Amino acid sequence: MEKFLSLPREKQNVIIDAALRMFGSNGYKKASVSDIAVAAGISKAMVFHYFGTKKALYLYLINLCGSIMMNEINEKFDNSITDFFDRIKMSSQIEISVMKKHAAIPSFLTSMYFENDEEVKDDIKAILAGGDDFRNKIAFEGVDTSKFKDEVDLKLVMKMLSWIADGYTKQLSNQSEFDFDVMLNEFNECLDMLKNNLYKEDYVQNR
Amino acid sequence: MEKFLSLPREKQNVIIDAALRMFGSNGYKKASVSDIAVAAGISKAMVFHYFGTKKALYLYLINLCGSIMMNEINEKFDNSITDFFDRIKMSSQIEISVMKKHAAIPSFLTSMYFENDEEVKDDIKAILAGGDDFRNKIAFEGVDTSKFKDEVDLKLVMKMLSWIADGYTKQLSNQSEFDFDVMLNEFNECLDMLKNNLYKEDYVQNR
DNA sequence: ATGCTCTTGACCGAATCGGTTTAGAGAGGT
DNA sequence: ACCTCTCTAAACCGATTCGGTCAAGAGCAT
Repeated sequence: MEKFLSLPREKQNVIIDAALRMFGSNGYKKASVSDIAVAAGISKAMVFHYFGTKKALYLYLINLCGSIMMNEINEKFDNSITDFFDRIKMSSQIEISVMKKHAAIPSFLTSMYFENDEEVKDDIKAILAGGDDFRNKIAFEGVDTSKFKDEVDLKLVMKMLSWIADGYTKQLSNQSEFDFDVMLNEFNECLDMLKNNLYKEDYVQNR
Repeated sequence: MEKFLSLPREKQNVIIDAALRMFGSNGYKKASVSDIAVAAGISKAMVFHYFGTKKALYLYLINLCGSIMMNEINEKFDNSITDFFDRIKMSSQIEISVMKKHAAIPSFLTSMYFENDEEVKDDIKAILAGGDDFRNKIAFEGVDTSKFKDEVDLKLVMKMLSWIADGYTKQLSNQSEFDFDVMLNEFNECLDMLKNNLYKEDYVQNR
């Protein structure tokens, strides 16, 4: 494992990206070490040279993603933000900066969440048990809902926004690294539009 | 192949669903015939008994999905609908009725669209070339955009709605058959809310 | 019993799996 | 020049799985 960590960072990232992509889109069992090696542009032997076993590589990726997410959340999460839409903007800011480090992290994590292979599922459960406060922190507790017009259905807005975020994320993961920010801008404009139309007039931004 | 078609419809559907699911989520190469057989609750030998080869099964599914889509579109598509949101509702109506026949069709079709395996990609290209007028028909040509408030950014609304539709579809494909309609209702309410807030006041529905 | 259809588990060679070993290419020290 | 040491890829290992086949039931009608 030190073998891998002493590689130039650039090369590490290429390998990590390839592995995240393969595991994320094919699951643990169906993602073969050869696939990962080819996608990373190295030989299969090197993967074993660096990580020992397929399982060790997988667990390494889990922990890596975990710490990247943790760092990014601790750095950017601000509980004092109570505005509904600003909370969402903050969440997507976090997701973007995670994807800037490794674009395949979100799809890898969702795939991991539903992973069911005997060889790794117990380890996943153990790791997941330690960090399930993510969602609670990021979730919308203590958010100010009073600014909405009285007639809008809040639960519906929540659901709609989760759809938007999902679709937006899905579209993100097919993008090249460079388009992240322009898409984030579009997403934010989209939120502003909703804000202007769903908030009581006292709260809409001047434009 | 006649062997398969002379099966009771019920059993045919179970097998089709299993195959669509496996091919859709794993791609052509990584979806093994054993997987499909297990998912369908039959033995692997039966799959070959019914379809001859793996490739024949795959191509059969493509043509099946194609004709199901075609039927549903021809039956439900109404070009005289010019209202933006009604168009979208119609599209999702079509998608729902397709999914009611085989829930895995949309994910299968997108997977097929990006399929790159040597064994089938040429056939896919040939089939796709014959029916690419789908998207054009369903797309928003001849739709009335004048009802929107002047200040809303139409392209942005389009993009937002495509996000919503994507996320909504993604959520749909994880649902049991029964929840389709309740989710469709939520989606439609969601559209109504947007309509009420983004259209000029002359056009909002009375409530 | 005698057919006949439907279905399966065992089986085939070939490919691929996770993982190991070998050997060459290159850099650096002397 | 020679040696050593690191990094890497290709060839290889036994085991599993692949797509596909086949002989032998299981069930049923005659």
